[in-house]
Amino acid sequence: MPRSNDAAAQMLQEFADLLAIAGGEPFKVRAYEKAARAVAGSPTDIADLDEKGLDAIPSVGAHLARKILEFLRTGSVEELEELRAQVPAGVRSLLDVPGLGPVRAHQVYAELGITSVTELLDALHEHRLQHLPGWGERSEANLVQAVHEAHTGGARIQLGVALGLAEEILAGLCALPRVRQATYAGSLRRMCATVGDIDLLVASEEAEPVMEAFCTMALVARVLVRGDTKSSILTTKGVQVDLRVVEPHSWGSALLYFTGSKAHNIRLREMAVRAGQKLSEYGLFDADTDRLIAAETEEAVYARLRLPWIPPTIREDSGEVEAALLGELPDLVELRDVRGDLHTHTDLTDGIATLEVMVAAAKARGYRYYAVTDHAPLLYMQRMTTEKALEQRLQIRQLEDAAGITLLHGTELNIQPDGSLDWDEDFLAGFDIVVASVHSAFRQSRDVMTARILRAVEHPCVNVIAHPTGRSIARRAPIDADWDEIFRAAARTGTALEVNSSPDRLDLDGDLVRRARHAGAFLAISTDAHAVPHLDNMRFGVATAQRGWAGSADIINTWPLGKLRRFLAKHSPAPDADQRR
DNA sequence: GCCGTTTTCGGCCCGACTGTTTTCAGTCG
Repeated sequence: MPRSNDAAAQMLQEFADLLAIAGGEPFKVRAYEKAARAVAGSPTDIADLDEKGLDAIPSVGAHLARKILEFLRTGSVEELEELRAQVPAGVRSLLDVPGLGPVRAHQVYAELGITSVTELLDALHEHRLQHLPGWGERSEANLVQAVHEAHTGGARIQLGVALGLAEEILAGLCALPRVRQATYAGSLRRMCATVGDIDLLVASEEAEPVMEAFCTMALVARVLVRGDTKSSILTTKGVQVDLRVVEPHSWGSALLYFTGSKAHNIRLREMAVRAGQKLSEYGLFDADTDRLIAAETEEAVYARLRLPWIPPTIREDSGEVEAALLGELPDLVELRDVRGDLHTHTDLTDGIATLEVMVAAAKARGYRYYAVTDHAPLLYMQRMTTEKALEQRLQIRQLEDAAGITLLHGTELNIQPDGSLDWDEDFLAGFDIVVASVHSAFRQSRDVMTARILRAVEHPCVNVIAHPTGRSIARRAPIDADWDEIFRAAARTGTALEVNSSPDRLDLDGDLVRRARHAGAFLAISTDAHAVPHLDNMRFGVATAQRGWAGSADIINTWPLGKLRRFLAKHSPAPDADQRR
């Protein structure tokens, strides 16, 4: 069951879509969309709010507060039902076809009675659309292709995959003459868990050769758009890559613009308008005289908007502009703050590298401490035993002096369907750190799952709940649990929640990180490395924690060893709880 | 529908590209 915020946000988005199709006032449509984002991004659970509390959410006014309340109380909204009667659900699904917006979705419905993507395809094959006003052969052919591609490809790309591809293409573009700067922007720079397409930005006085090189790369399957300053290609693996080329002097405003998010940009432009200015990818201008005010760097543009530079990972219009105006931007955790990895494996269980190799790799990354947390006996396939665990502990103690890094002997317990764990309390007390996680029975009911995880959180020896929701970005949905209750229990008991850095997981995600912090819980950013290269995923975990506005004070593995050890001893209350933002 | 250190009414982000048009509408980001 989704959180009330998500359900309400979906309701508002459906409202916006249907209003747009029905030909509603565009600004009204935008107001619903804006409110949907605001509700989804609010750290407060709206189920606990009254009308006044809802009205206090930015972009939610009295009208929408009442609609949200109606929705929360009755599960539906009368006015939305009327719209649904007016616009069949299938017509809304037409909006998923790239290139088909609300106006044309309504047009094909009103003129030809089309109410599904299937019917749209039939009509396209019978060439019934090209006779409508504003349509022609080209637009019909493009739509056929768009429907086809939306059905076959269209899946979002994992962050790790996207970053690899972006860096590969950028390496080629950087090698071109007269390319001054080149980088990735968009959701990739904001380090979203998945990205829909890859946005690249190049600064050069001469766009044409860059466009030519980009559109003729070996990995190009098809050129989607080819313009003077903007082109889009589809790679052979079905990934869309957009490139913009700008003059070097507008690098900052272009980077700001192409990084987004769209909602963040809109906020900045609104501020510019109120100050008698105009902001675009070409710069910040005086609205009356068109005089250029700032463009060269992001910092300069933000500064002239009277804002400090805002880190890309929090540019989501979820409160960062307000915080910036108040001088209250969070001091986000950085990769360099991380002093150790607290969840890793060796070949004693399912890792592929030896203890010595993993420890040497950790040392090489400059870590001060490093936890080895191989699986425990209840994950039967890993064949762990009490004897093996004790032998590993001995090995770690012997290795520690020569390794020149503090080694923590830990384990990753299996949270059983009833919430019980491997080993008894006496034995668990012998570990330096205990992480626990769900590896099976993912589909329990919300209540059973919540009780199961709470039991682990409240266990006196459990220090970290690893990959809490169990999601696998490409393959498995997150488990259903009352996260806010779990976060409150974690805060109370001094149990940390993991931000798993694997690009397959990124678990907790940014939204849950924010809610966990809101509840006063601490976090651990770990890689769950099963091999040496996985240790480098830490940057994805850090970015995900940033997306949840986490600072190093929130992250236990940025702390000095002594403070970390006191936390792991699990004495309540949690240390420094009152010193955090 | 939302919002206000010009405003409780009248604004509401900006530009590129495409395809259909001869000056623009629709879509996208």
